[in-house]
Amino acid sequence: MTDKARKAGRPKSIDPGVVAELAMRQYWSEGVQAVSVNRICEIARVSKPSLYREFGSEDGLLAAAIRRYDSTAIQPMIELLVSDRPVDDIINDIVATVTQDGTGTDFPAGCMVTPMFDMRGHIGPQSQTLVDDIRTALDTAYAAFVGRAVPKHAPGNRAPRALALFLASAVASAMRAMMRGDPPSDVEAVLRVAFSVVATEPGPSDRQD
Amino acid sequence: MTDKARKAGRPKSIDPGVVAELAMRQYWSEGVQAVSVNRICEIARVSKPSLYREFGSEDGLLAAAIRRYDSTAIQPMIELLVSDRPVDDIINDIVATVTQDGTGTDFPAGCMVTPMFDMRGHIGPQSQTLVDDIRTALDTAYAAFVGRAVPKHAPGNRAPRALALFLASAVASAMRAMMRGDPPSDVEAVLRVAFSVVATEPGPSDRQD
DNA sequence: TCACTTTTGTACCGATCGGTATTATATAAT
DNA sequence: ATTATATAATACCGATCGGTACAAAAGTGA
Repeated sequence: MTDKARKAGRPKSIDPGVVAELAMRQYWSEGVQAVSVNRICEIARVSKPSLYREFGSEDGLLAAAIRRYDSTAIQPMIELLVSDRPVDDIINDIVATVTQDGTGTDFPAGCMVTPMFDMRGHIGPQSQTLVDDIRTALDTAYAAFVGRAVPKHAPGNRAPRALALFLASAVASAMRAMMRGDPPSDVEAVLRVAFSVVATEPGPSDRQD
Repeated sequence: MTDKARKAGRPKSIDPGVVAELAMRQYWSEGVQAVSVNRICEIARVSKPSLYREFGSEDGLLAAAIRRYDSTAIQPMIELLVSDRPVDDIINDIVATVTQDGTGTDFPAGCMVTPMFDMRGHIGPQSQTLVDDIRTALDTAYAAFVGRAVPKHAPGNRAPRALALFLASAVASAMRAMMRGDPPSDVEAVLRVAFSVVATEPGPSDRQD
């Protein structure tokens, strides 16, 4: 269980999974640019050489954190998008997920990878590849969602691909808004407007000024 | 003209306007986080103490660049939004402006301040205040635009404030997309979808997959 | 010519960055 | 016990950051 076929040498005290988890949370809450390797070492109570032996480089550490974030947050979102549940239910779930402000939940507000969409050239190659893959996967999932949501109400509408990119962009924007501390009610209202492009119902959040 | 009531002391060779202009272009094209004071000194051929005497700090330099960007790009955009021209003309102008990819124009692609919306705490106080003011001014301008564009076609529509925030967010997203090198055709398609929420006409950019 | 004033550029400061050489330590194998 | 092996932590590397002390330079006014 705790010992897996140990051969020789001093047993390692570092737990790569724990370090990756702590790094993910730090990158997530503080922003990738604001988090240094030194800081991760402090938080994880791990010496720098130990961390570098496990992850190879800052890029390797960030890549591990991204992989963890992918299974933590991205894949559930994709499964939600491609599920066969009612479209309006999916929309409500997305809105609810995005507008979580972090207090009272296990995770920080917003999205860890969305800001990295705009960091081309400022992150390492492993991380860049993962971010690109995530973005492609999300666009594909939104395309599937749009394919199922749109045709039922509006023939002669916009191109499905444009709608998918639009929704992906709108949700990414909402994630950023949450991270910067915009009022969740504003973020929800904006998201509702965005999804009104595909929603069949006006939704319960209509209100006047 | 070139000498304005010089009193005594060695004449200055630094031109604050030129330095602010070069700084603005560098911040604009490379991103604020990627530009150091040292780099600005190289580009402007100015020694660091000279730059610090003029601008006081990195925050002062960035604030000067933001002020320059405001009169260069933000104010024209606001005047476009609050103008009394036909709504669809305004939309077309916005789309055309945003999707400029920089090649063949005097200015870099995208927006200098949009990324700073998400940098709360990572920029100095003077710059932060300016960014906040710009964001507020843009939201107000979008609100004016929405107030003029929406009522004419859809009673019982979304709250005007939500629509204004939505449009501001959509244009900011498009700016970021241009800066990261997304295909301008995609960016335009997404923007057209966004403006379809307020546009009275389907617009000329409908297409199928 | 000689102060006086202001700007200039060099050369430096301490802090922090990502990354590593080195040595001590803790285990397994002999 | 001794040797081999792998991980530990300290202490350091060069580079870069924002910011500045300081003295030479270039003007004005007497």
